[in-house]
Amino acid sequence: MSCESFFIEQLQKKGFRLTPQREIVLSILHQMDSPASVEELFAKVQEVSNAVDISTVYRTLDLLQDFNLVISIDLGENHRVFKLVGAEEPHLHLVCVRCDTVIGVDIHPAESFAATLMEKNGFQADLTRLNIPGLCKNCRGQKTRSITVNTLNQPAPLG
Amino acid sequence: MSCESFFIEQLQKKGFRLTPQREIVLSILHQMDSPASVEELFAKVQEVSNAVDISTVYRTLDLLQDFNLVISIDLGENHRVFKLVGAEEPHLHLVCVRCDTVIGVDIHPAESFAATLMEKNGFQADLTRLNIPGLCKNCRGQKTRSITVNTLNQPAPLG
DNA sequence: GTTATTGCAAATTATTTGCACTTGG
DNA sequence: CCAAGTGCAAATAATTTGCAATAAC
Repeated sequence: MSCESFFIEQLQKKGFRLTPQREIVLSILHQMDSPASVEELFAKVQEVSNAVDISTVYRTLDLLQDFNLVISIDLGENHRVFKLVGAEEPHLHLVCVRCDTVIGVDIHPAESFAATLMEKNGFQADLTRLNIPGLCKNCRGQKTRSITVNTLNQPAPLG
Repeated sequence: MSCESFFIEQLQKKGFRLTPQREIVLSILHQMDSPASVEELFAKVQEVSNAVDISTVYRTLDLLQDFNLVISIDLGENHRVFKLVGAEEPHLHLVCVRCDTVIGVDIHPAESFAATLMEKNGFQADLTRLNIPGLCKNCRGQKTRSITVNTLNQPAPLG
């Protein structure tokens, strides 16, 4: 079953409607090869039909998240991106703190770690929502760059 | 060395000043036994001196983050909390998606997982910034509760 | 036809900023 | 003293919402 037919099925099940706007948003999400911000998605949507409002994009993204067709990923403070996850195996996401690239990776290597958390802390980790901050291969390679704020210092000191 | 003396030392090193407002914010952070929102911190600060402005609280939190004395944790969309990390061993944080409780746990169990990510993806995970979503012991225990939005469905379907 | 959905504009919320005044070193 | 820091009020930015008009089913 395709994303689209699943979407339509879900809509019908809830008594919701299939509108052109919703179709456009879903098709745009299909086109993106990496997670995109609302702004980016909205821009693409408007290329198809400039009558579509950004509030409709927000509303559609909410709906798609409710259907588990889309996830959102927070890239620090003010940057949220959305990704169509349709048929994929659940992924966890590596988020580069320098370039904001998001890499989806297999969830299995995290499972023994999750098992440890359950054992030691009784905490049931939700790996499908797990975003791991760090440096991607590229950014790790780049030695320096002008850092202003973080010249500051080392890990955690004192008490 | 205490948090306070490290703070003072850092301030002097940068030519910044030790103000009563900054002292109050730091002392309030010390009092909190779990991560707190700006709103909560601001309320406590005002109990000490109601002349302190919320913008000063924001500015001080920024400063403390630059000094690595404080970290911020995002609890989904519109909820950010701050935690004094002073002398502590770096922790990773388990964030309950139901009750928003944050539990700091030892970072070591995550290290072999991080090693795998490096090996397989060339990704250098920053475990000190890692927040793991899931259900805490308590919330896992609670069988049901009224769920409206998430009645919706199962993991990820189709493609 | 009926009700969900939309576009629009206004509201909301969290955070940031400009600036004149205050104050720490 | 005088630059750093503050309070205040206004600006920003991202998201949400109320509502009358529109369109799916």
